[in-house]
Amino acid sequence: MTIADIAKMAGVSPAAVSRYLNDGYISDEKREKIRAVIEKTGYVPSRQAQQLRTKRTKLIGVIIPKIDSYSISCIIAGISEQLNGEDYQILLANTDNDYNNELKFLRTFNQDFVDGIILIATTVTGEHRKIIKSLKIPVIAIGQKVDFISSIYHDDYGAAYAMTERLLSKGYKKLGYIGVPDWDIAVGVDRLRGFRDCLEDHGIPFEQDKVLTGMFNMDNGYDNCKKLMSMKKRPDAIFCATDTIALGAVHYLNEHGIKIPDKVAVCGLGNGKTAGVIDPPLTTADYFYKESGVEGAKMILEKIENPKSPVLSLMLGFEIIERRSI
Amino acid sequence: MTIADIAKMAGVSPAAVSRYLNDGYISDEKREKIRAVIEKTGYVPSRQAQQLRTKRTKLIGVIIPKIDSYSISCIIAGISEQLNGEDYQILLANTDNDYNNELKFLRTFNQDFVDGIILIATTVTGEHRKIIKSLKIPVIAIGQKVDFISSIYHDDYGAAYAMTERLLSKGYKKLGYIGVPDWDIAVGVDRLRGFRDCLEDHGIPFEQDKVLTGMFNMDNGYDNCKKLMSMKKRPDAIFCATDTIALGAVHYLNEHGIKIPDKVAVCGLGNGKTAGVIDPPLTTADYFYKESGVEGAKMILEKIENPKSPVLSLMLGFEIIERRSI
DNA sequence: TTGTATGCGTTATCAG
DNA sequence: CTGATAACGCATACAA
Repeated sequence: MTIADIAKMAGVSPAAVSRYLNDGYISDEKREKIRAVIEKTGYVPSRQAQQLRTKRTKLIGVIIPKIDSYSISCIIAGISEQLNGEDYQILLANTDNDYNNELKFLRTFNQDFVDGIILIATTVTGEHRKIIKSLKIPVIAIGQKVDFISSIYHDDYGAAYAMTERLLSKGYKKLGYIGVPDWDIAVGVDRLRGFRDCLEDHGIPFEQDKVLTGMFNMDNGYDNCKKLMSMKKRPDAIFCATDTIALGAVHYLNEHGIKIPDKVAVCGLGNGKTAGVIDPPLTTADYFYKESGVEGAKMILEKIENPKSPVLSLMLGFEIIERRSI
Repeated sequence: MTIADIAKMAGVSPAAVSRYLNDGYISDEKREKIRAVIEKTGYVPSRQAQQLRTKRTKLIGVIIPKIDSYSISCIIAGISEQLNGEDYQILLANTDNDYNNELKFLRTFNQDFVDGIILIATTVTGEHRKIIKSLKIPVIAIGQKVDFISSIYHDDYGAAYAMTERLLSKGYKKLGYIGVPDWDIAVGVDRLRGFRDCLEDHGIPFEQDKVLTGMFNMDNGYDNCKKLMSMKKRPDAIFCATDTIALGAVHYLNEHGIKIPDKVAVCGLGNGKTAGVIDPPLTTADYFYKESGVEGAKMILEKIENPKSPVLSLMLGFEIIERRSI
């Protein structure tokens, strides 16, 4: 079933059918004839032929490090929600945390494969930069501020600052910190900076020896919480840079009968699914991951419409979710 | 840069270049010339033109009810892992739990859009059946046994049976059950059946009044656990049909100081991410979600290669993960 | 407003 | 083994 068949059946030219499908530069009489035939036959234009002509695929490539992550699946939910309404589809590329896959997909997607790319990367290197610069389609990043392309990121500094302030306002004075190394800008650097700045702004000395770091996992929280608890001057609250780390800390404290928040308060950042279901429910901050997906979709669509639009950096806010752990 | 340009530069015909790219029915001499030119220019064939000719898109449509679900993201991880090695891409369609979207995508994907569809549906209705039957591309289902197309599903009956047996072997005698309604075959019917059959096989009377149902959420677990605990003949173990339900039950028990597993044991099914991090860690069963994705990808690829291949039903096994909640 | 003719970049056919 | 050439299904410039 092609456009020509429809034209024949409706007694018009193929061009008329094409116009009916697109601009609509057509008389009412023919419009109605064509409509009837299309309805009867259930005809649908061939995407490939359209693509070959128009050079548009109506596809957005989404490159992710892994799919089974709470924040990432929320972002994708946002992207798909926005794109569903715009007649675009998601082409998903899972790099499985392999840096080379990321570069590979970036290259693969270039050749008239997708109209634009949303990159959810952990780190953007010089190599990324080189490849992205060479692409003919727009690319945007989510989850990290990038200087040479538009990006959407979260207010890590602000959230950490606000959370620290919340802790102080509840009367906690001796704060411990469990974070990650500073090669991770967003979590390792910005969140710690927010924590420290807030302390200093409130005239509370920042104690470097109460700042412990480890990986992005529960063991980090568990082990470093143990260390913190064995110090002569125990902290009365523990600020964890991520919910996962906080989970580990809570686990340690529960296991050792150290009452939360009576003996020591705990908080995380990120509002993971688990945060609300543990005992006690964890105080954390929501980063609006889904919204960042929605905005990312809008952003790439805008870039496709208008390739010359300027580089944007959109910082999303946060919301402190206070539960019973502080 | 088209195939014609390459042909000109290499001093051969476009057909020769095409053959070089495909069958390879070509002399060594020309092969080398073409190779050199392609390497120099970095030429890559146009996917759209290829698709228009070959009627193949090298795309697999994956229809899911929602993305931010643990089991579903694991399945997708499996699919993408398998497809990455096969030069196929994933076209993701998120129905957001909207039944009509599911039917819409099923239809949309038909027109030379994708080469095959993997459907991760919650329920397959007569309407699904009608549409799927009318499609010209293969469709398989994951997560549910379907009779008219190939499908991959989990051993819900067996897992429930085995878990119940485990409970009995640990000495628990008065088992309560919190599940979901029977419109859900896998969870609502099969798991309950496994539970009941096991009891009967061990000569333990099945008490209908200790079987409570509700939705797929924590509230169900919380509320029904409360009911169970207020019965005159309290159960000494609670079998929850899903981990999420179990989370709610554990929450209630912890909140009311009812010691797990001393006073009452709790178990779930599904091995969600949260299961291992709560206190006490939850005993559950792993369903090998990722593997079902891998197998699903293999299955749809096989169907594409060989459309006449018979309808298959693959049931994946399970593994009981015993933790401290029983 | 309408129709005709052309080309998008490939692959497949077929005669050499 | 090779090279013209005809589709594939559509959108658009142009002439009417």
